[in-house]
Amino acid sequence: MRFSKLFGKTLRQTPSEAEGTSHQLLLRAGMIAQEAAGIYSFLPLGWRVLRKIENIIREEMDRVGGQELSLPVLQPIELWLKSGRYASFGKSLFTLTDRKEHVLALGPTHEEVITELVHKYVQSYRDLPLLLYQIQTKLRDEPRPRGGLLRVREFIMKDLYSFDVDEAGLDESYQKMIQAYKNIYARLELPVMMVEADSGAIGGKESHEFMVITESGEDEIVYCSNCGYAANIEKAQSAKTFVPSRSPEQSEGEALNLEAKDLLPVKEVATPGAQTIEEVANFLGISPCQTLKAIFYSADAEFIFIVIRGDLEVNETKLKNVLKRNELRLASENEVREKGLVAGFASPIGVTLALKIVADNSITIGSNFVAGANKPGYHLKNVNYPRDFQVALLTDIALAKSGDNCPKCTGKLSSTHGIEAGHVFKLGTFLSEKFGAFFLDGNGTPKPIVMGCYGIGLGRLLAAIVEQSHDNKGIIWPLSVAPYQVYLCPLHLDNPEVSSAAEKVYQELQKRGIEVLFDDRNDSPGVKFNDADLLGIPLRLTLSPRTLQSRSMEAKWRTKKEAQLLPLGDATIEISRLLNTLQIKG
RNA sequence: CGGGGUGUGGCGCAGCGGCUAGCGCGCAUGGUUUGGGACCAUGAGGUCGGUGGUUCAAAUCCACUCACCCCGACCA
Repeated sequence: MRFSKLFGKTLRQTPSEAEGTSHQLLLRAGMIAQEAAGIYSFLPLGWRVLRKIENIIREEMDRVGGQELSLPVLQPIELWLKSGRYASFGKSLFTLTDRKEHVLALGPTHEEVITELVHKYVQSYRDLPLLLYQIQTKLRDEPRPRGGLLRVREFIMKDLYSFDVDEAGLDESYQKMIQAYKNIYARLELPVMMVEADSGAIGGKESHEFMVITESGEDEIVYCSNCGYAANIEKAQSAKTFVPSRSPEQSEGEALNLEAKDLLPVKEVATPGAQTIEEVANFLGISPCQTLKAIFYSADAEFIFIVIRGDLEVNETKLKNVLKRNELRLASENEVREKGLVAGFASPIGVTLALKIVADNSITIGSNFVAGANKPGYHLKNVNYPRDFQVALLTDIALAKSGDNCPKCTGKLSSTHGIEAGHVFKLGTFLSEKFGAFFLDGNGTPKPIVMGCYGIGLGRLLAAIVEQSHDNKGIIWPLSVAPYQVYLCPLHLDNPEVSSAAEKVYQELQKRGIEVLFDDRNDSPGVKFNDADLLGIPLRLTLSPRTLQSRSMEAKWRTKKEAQLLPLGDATIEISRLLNTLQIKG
C-alpha cells in the first residue's frame, strides 16, 4: 500500500473528545473514527488489524472443532420474552417496530437464536457435543459508552455456544474453550489474568473472565498472590475475620473478658449526633467491626433492609443475585422514612416483619454488636443474631477488598484493574429448558441440552492491545495483528536513485508476500519517522542517499532503539527470514 | 437518570455586546529544503450546534433544545 493513497490521515493533535490512551492513539493513527457516542467506523488501517484479530480467533475456534455460522441481527422479541431475558437486559436491548407493528430486538447477543436453532436440528445424543460460533456485530444500548472502543454500543464479537449431553461434557467444552482463549491471547501477545466472574444478564452459574491488567481498566479485580485466587470484585469473596466481643462494656470501664458465646443483654445507649458507623464507633470507643450497619435498597420497587457488619461494604452484584432482581438502587430518604426507619439510627430489631431483611453472614462472626435503636440519638449495644432479630436471608453479600484475607488460603488479597477481554459462561440448562431444546439419551430419555457460551469482543481486544502496548510515540503492534508488517520509508524521494531503489524493494517485498506500507510521500524525515512510530508497524526500513552509498538500507524494529544496516542485495530475503522466525515465535 | 464540562473551517484553540470572525496545524499552487513533526510566497475553506428571545446591533446576553466528553448510577 502506498501511503499517499491510504484513506485516513494521521493527526498531530489529539481530538479533544478522546481521554484514554487507546482512544487517543487509534484516532491519531487514523484507525478509527467516531460517528456517535459508542459508535465507530474502522478506517482501512484499523480494519486490517481487526480482520487479523478476527482470523486468529477464527483459527483457534476451528482448531477446537468450532463450526462457524451466521445468525440474524434482527430477532423477534418473542425470543427474548421466552428466555426471560427481556427483563434482565432491560433498556440495554435495542428494539424497533416493523411496518406490521411487530417488535424486533437488535441482537445484543445470540443465545436465544442459537438455542432455538439447535432445538430444530438436534434430537439425539449422537448430535452432541456441538460447538457453534459466529463473529458478528452486536448492539447494546449501553447506559454510558466510554473509552473509545472499550465500551461501545455497536461492536463485533465472537460468540461460541457449546452444547453437551451432561455437566461432564460441559466441563470438557469449557476447558477446551479456556485453552483456545489462552492460545488467542498468546498469539496477540496480550497478557491476561483469568478470574472468577459474575455471569450478569447472561445468566448461568460458573463464569470466568480474561482480564488485561491495566490501571485504566474499568473492572476491579481482587486476587491472592499466594495461592492464585483471582476474581472480579463483583464476584470476589474474602474470609471474614472473627471479631472478639468486648468493647462497649470496656469503654465504660467494666473489665470484661468474654467468650464469643457470652451474650449480654441488649442495652440502649445515647449516641447524640453519631450517625455514620465511623461516628458511632468513635463515640463508643469501639472498632467499626463491632457494629452492625443498616442499609436500604429498592429492588424492583421492593424495599429491602440490609444488615452487614460495620467494617464491610455491600456488594450490590451479589445482593442483586441473591434477590434475583433486575433493578437495584439505594432507597431514597423518603422511602426510608415511610417505612418508619430513622436513617443513621436504624435497627433490624423490632422492625415490622413485612420488611424484607437480608443480612450478610458477617453478622454471625462476632457477637454483642452495636446497632441502631431506631430512634434518633440512640443505639443498642449487645445486639446478637439470631437472639434479637430475624432475617429473611443470611448469606454472603459483602464486598471483598484489598487487604482482606484470601478465602482459599492464608494469604492476603490485593486488588487491581483490568479490561475484560473475554468471558466464558457455563449456562447449564435454563435456556434449553425454556426453548425445549431436548435430546434423547441412549436410553431414549429426553434431557435438556447443557449449554455454555464464550464471548470475545474484537474491538475491545484491539483497544486492549493498544492500552497494553504503546509508548509516548504511538502504538506498538504485535507482528501478528499489525496492519502492515513493514513500513518502507525512503528519504529524499526526489532523488532518482532513492526512488528507484525504494520501488524495487517495495515490489520485491510484496512478491515475497510481505505486507508493506510504502511511505511514498515527499515529506521530511521527521514527519515520516513520527508517522511510522505512531502507526506502530513492527519493522521500519529506511532508504536514503546515505544508506545507498553503502549499498544498504536501515532496518529498525518498533520495539527496539537501535537500527541495523542490511546490504541491499539480499535484504528482502533477510527481512522475510526475520519476519518468519518472529511470526513462528509469536 | 443525577452531577460537571464543551460545542467557532478537517484537527487544536482564541474572540465572550460593536465594524469584513482570528491564530496554529493540516489542505492547494509555486519555489527553496530533507536522518526525528523544515521554510518563503500565494490561496481555498466558517449560516460561530439548533430554535426562540432581548437589543439600533448577538459567536458574544437570556431561555429552551440537541450533540459530545468526564464522574457517578448502570452495564458481557
